[in-house]
Amino acid sequence: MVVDLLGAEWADRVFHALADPTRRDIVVRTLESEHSVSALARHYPMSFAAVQKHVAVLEAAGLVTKRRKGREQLVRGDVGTVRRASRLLDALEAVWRDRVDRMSEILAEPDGGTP
Amino acid sequence: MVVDLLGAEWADRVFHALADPTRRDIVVRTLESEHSVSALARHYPMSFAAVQKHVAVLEAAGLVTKRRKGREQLVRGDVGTVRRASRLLDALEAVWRDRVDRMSEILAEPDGGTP
DNA sequence: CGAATCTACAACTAGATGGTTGTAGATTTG
DNA sequence: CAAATCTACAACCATCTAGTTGTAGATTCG
Repeated sequence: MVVDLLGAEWADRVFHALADPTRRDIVVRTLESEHSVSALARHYPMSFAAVQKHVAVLEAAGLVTKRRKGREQLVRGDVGTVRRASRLLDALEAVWRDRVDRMSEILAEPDGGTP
Repeated sequence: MVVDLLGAEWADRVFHALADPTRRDIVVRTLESEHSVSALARHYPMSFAAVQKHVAVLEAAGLVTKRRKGREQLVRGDVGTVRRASRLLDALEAVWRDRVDRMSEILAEPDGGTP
């Protein structure tokens, strides 16, 4: 197969995590700088528990990590996972480009490879 | 704000569409070449109707398009949407890099901007 | 025409998702 | 120590999701 990343549960988790505007916003904020969960929660029109769940989804996808500092949990975005997701999409693009290349090959063949 | 793409419903639909292995596989196949819905359906251990729904999700996200040919509907992957999604992730990466740049700026300041 | 194929869509079910409230443990602060 | 803050987690509920089966409309083929 072309890329095994495509069948990976990892991709399921990452894309699902990114398919929500609140979670994307959390990723942006935490890529900029660390925030405690409750600091994040203040920005959204929902309960603390709801934001906590969003953070958990992002954490399970590897898009953020947490580290304890006193009584708060600091959330930080993980750019490596974002890059890996981006590369997966690049692989899709490559599939498309290969098709074109193969098309060109076929079209360039003298009198067809299928006698 | 950095990118309005982040709040867009479009991103919800695209990432949600990509968060399923069957749908990612359909994208790969249809980026390679056109396939009828029933031709696609033959590759997966589920009903025709289920695959049809997956195609509908991908179509709503703009990841594939359909064109009629006789009694069949040919599905083709749309690399433009894949690219747009990839760019959105690049924007996230840029947010992270900007933070670093800003950090460097701060660290590079002669004796700190905060007297 | 009649049979087969391809597609669309409705109705249904089990399970996941996104939100809520409430309770309890840890840690800081007065 | 006591109060306040931050987090974790359980239980609950409404809605969405991914699958199913079944029915019906187009289109091609014999």
